[in-house]
Amino acid sequence: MSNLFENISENNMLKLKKILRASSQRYKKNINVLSNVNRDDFIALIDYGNIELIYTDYEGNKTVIEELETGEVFGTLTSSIKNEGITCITKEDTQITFIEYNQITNDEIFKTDYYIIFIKNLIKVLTEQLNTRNIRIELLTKRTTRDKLLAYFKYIDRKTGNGSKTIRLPLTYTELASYLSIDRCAMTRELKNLKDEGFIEVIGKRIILHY
Amino acid sequence: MSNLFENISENNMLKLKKILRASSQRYKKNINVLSNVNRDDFIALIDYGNIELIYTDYEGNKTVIEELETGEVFGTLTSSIKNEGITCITKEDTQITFIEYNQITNDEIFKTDYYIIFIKNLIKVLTEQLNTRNIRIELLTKRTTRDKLLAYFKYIDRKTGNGSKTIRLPLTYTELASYLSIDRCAMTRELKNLKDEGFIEVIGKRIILHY
DNA sequence: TGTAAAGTGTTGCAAATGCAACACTTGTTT
DNA sequence: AAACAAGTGTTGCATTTGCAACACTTTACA
Repeated sequence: MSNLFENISENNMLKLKKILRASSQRYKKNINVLSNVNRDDFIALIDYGNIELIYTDYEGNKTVIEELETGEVFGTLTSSIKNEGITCITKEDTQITFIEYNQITNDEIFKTDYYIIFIKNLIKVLTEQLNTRNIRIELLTKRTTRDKLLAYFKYIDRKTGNGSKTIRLPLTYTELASYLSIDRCAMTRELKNLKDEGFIEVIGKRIILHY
Repeated sequence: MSNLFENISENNMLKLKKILRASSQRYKKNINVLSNVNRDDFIALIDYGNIELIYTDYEGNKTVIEELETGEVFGTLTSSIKNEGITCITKEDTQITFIEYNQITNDEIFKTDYYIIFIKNLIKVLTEQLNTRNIRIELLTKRTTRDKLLAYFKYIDRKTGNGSKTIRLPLTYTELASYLSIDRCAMTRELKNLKDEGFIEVIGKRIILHY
């Protein structure tokens, strides 16, 4: 995943943050990050740490929309954060830099020579976010639990791309079930079927693909 | 939906297209637009007409990923067009302007005074695309056909926002089933249940919401 | 205008899935 | 180290859902 300040020197980054009126905040674990953030359009960059975007529906059911790590970006541009029911919880001690969206095209910024790089980075970040969404949609539109799992494993294999046909799950099984929007128990059952039928081998979070 | 050239005069738009080396193509109905397009990163703007992005899996099942109309944008930045199995079919006579992604930050462009507007438009287009994806994900993660339908209707009501509680479906029922990734027959059945239980009234593509 | 294609409504049936309840393991916190 | 929280594996059962097959209506088009 690319970084909003990729290819910009530490020094220029600091200047840029100043021009953008960026503000950094530190949070302890399990804090609702957005509780006291104003809801104008903003971009938030995770300096270090780890957060979860969670959707809670009117019945109290929770769905993990996204998990984000150091260097990743979220905000009103990339998530439906403005919607009711969306909360953003730190999973460990985390520092986040907030940038107001309006500032991205403020006058002063066009005078800097690293602005072009910044804009390119921003576009890249946005398009990467789009890709992650497209992939999830492709998975969610699969008709069966089996197809979702097989397609997900293939996707992880492609992404890590060592061609070894052995993947390591980046999520817990509970999180995976949530990501694919299936019942965890039904998922475990189907994983067992896939094992029994020889499609996969499972060793903890390592999975060997035979298809 | 916003336009890539919003707030840019006709005249400046033509100049900009030249700088961006944009090329426009016309297509008859039912043409595979991407069959002879090179697959470098590009942005495609629908000048007029109507297209469908369709995913065909290895078993031949087709899913409509997206339907796009005049003024809307697609491309390698916003869709997984590079993936195998993605085709892009015109649904009527359509004209599309292609812009190579590399050109978006070419040197000449920064000298123009409408560049800032263009970049802002581009970012806006990308974030709008992100929102449509987020919404679809929110719908697809609903557990039941009923929840998907109710949430979808509510979303359409919010979007058209006349507060009248009467919506008009922008899709055929067949397309809606595909969009929500549910069996069309099962959907019809559930719609009937919703009618019988008084949640909705259905008159063709008009639906009155009672919830 | 007539014919084909696409969209719609219905239903029985089999299969997949969610739910609930439980035991057990692993990780975290004090 | 004890206590608690979170993650995992399993199973029976009721329900939902997809599938298949069909008739009928609407739309597209040659």
